[in-house]
Amino acid sequence: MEYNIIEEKNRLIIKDMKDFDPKHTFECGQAFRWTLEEDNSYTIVAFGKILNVKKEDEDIIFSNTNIDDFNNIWYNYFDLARDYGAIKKELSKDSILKEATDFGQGMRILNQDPFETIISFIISANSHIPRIKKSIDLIARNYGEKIDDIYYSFPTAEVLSKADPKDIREICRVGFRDVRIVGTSKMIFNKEIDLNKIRDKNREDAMKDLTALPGVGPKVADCILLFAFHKDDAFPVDVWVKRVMEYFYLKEETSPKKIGAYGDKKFGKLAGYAQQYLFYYARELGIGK
DNA sequence: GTCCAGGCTTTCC
DNA sequence: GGAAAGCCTGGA
Repeated sequence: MEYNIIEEKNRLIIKDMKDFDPKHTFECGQAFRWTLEEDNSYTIVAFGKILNVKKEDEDIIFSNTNIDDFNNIWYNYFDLARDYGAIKKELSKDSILKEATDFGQGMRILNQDPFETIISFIISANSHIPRIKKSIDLIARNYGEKIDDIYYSFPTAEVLSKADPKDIREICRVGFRDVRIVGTSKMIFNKEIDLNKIRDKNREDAMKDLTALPGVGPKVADCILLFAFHKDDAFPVDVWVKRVMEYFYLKEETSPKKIGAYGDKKFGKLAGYAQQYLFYYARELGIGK
């Protein structure tokens, strides 16, 4: 899509930007490495860069960056080629998705780094967002590379593959997920799984590859497929999606597997977007709790 | 082959 | 004290 961009020193202003709200995009549960600043802007670390994003009226301001990084990194990271207006319009044919997409109207599905996404969602198992954020930050701080006085990059698979699980557990507060983090990092570093090939596979085949990694079951694999590889048909079913689907659609206690099948059938190629609007809607409003 | 119970660390409300 | 963007193992 075309954007009207004003270049200034060390920042870009994107004029009249539709379908992009930093709060909806960062706080919808897909990403964990953002900080809400006092001026309501968000600072994120991704691909070894620090970026500040602020919404001012109808404009979006990207600070600490330039047009080259925008074109080479952020355009794809924020999925700016995609028409979210069209996606929301299609989903809104369902009255519940109409509510959910109105609520999270500025949410976009990011294209995040695969390795970082894999480790992040291994950590997410049986945990909650504040704690997940803390563990990931500690991993970056202790195993990543220093970018400036505050921010660190996420470590490579090589570094985490050589880490001691006991250290990761005790320093980064990841509990029983310690051996899973190191085990998965080893398999990726040793090329027992080729992440580059995941992109070309369909959801089912990619799921088989990913669930071979320790700590990656069906739910975590779907999150990785959606948030790092943009497989739009992935439909991760966590406790909140389970609740919201039971509350609005199934009307009875249903297994996560059956909810997944229901979501696949009902939302098809847009299942990933539907899931994320529903997750954000349900969690913010406490639906079904 | 599928399904289910129990266990797993630690933090947050 | 219960719940948390679940996974793994063992047994029916």
